Amino acid sequence: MRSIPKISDAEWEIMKLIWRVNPITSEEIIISLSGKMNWSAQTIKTFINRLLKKGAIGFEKTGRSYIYYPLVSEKDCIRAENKSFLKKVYNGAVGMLFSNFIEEESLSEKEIEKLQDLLAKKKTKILPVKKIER
Amino acid sequence: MRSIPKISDAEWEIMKLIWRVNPITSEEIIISLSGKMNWSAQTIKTFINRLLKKGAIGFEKTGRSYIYYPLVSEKDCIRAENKSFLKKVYNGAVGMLFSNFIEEESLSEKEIEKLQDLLAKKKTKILPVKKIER
DNA sequence: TGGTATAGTTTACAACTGTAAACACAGCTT
DNA sequence: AAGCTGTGTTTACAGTTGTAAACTATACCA
Repeated sequence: MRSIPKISDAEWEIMKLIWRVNPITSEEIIISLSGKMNWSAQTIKTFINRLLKKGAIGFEKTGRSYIYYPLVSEKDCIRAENKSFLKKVYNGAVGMLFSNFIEEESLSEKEIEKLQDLLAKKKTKILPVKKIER
Repeated sequence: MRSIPKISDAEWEIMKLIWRVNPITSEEIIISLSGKMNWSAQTIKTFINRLLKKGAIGFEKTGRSYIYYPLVSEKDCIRAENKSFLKKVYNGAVGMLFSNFIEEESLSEKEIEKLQDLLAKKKTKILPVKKIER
């Protein structure tokens, strides 16, 4: 249960890729991100190295090059990021966060329905139900 | 329509206060935040100064001290922060953001109902309604 | 087996951040 | 009027970040 290191914006881009596809070589990372992000190969190498130093990813030697894989889970990182964002911008008020995003962002009907579903489910869960032990 | 400057985490704390109560003196800011944030008065002064330099706040002289007020709106800053967070962590997928927060965060029944209401309203707005001109 | 391309490592460097000490200046007090 | 006191201003300093060049070592090709 390694504590999650601080991951910078640029590093997040690398991590998202590694979480999606791993293990992965630096070459693949560079190919995949240099265009999208407009980063030079060297720049990407730096980010990979920093993530290594931070303990966010690990690697295994494979002949000439390494293959990298995540050491921290996406779930945990997202959770941490959510938390600090919520605190920083909304003082922890989830309700405000939601209403803001609902207002600002465009959602398809389908998405809205899915959210309504999620909320309904959530509601039943917090309903003061008489607990049945077994 | 001043473009919003980049506001750091610590600076956000100052801004949130200034948005809530303004105009405000540095003394008030220091009193209000030094305890909560565990910052020395000097540290807070630095943040205030940086916000001035960034053009996020302005001031007016009042004898010995200044009174500060925001130059960028809370709404705009929150919007920008939302946007970059959504992009960085969720690749812009609002749906994912919502389901994550709904799962992770605890919401009161009342809050859930409010959200359901908001979603319902949002839905009617995107419903393909035959426009009635007048 | 020697040379070379290439993957990884080190170094660079300015801007931004958190954290704060040192300094300067203008009113208020005596 | 002179000094003190409390504001604002400058300077400091290490760590992080974005961006990348320079360097090094080694696996593979000829």
